[in-house]
Amino acid sequence: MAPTDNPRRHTREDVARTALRLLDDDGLPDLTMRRLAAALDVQPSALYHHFPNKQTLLAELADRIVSRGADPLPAEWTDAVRAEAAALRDGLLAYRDGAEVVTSTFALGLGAAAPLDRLTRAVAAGGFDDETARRAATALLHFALGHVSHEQQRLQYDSLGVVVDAAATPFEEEDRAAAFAFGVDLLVGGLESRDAVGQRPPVSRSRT
Amino acid sequence: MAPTDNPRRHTREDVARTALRLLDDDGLPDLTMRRLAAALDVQPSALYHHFPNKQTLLAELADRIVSRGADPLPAEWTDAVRAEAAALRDGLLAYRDGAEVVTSTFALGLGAAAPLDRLTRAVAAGGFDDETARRAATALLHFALGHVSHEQQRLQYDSLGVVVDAAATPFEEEDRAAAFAFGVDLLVGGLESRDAVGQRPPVSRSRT
DNA sequence: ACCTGAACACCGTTCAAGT
DNA sequence: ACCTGAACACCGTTCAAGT
Repeated sequence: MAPTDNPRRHTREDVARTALRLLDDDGLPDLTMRRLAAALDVQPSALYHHFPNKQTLLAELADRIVSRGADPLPAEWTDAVRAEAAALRDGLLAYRDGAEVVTSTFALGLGAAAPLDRLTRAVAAGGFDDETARRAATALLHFALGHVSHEQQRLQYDSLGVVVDAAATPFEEEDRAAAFAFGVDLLVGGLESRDAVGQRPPVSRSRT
Repeated sequence: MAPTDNPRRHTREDVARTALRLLDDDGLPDLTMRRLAAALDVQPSALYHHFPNKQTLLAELADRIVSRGADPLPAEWTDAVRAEAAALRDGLLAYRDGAEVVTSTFALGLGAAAPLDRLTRAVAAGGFDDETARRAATALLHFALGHVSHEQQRLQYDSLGVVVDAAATPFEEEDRAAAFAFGVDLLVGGLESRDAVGQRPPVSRSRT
């Protein structure tokens, strides 16, 4: 009979948590406002008391999906970038259709702000100017979202038994992880050679 | 009174062409089977005589969107890769929500096969083995799809007057093109340094 | 503050039947 | 071969009203 025991009357947190569970169990196409309401034992219109619309709900899910960065962060900046990229991939893969959820809210400045910040910091530790670091981080983020979206779509088709032109892409987790790492290595390698070509890394430590 | 003059009775080609026009005029969310049918002055069910479902129709659109490669193709392989990447971006940008349409069918092995082939050939001309060329091309494709998806989503939000956390991304075409080229340059640079580290380019000319 | 009940304006897809 | 007409099983969102 504690006040928290009340079975009806949900909070925004409940709604987000249940939505995340539904997403992971059934996938994004089946995450409808009506099904979510049913899972909470509530009328669909009740959801609009917690979120103004579905897009805002998805943005909240995106924030949660990418909330975790690399920990611990390697000392060497190239390893740090690789670790942040891998952590981003892990986060996206941790929920079904995670990459698509994040992509769908990325352009609003929501959802992907946290990983963009982390990647930018990791690159900046290599001594690049802010502009270069931000652009490289954006490239890494675009690659990661493109790659994992592809992975998850493929996983979905495979699970549905849809016949796919299999020659194009690897299907074992090991191969997929290697293909992802290959792309990240190219981007990091490009940064390193850029460094070698022109830029002299200043010791960037201007903040507390 | 020529036989081609018949105003009803459509062909698969008509349907695809009208769908592409609707896509470009109104965007992917408004490209519904019912609106497409109305644009063709036909019942929705008539569309299923030409395409088994909406997904197959979108795959056909994706193929058309990315059908054009770079022409002429520069002699130097790094320039060829950059040209193919830029041509891919141009193709995706040529239709509203083009990147999303291509992404949505990519995992089926449809839609993105042509640009993947072209990018693979351009990279292979640098003397890399087939596996490396295919992986690099895949990374370029993932980056391009991620980047242009982001661009087009942002364009859509801007046109709808949605307030966006603007600090994150550039909004002028010049800046967007430069950000895209920066990412491509990183990937190409990574390939070049990889070449320098280990690989000796064999003259690959084993086919007619 | 949180929810119900009812409605509005839509979707993709199927299927028997027509020509 | 190509299409109609009608239906099925859904969507997101709004809004007056209840507690």
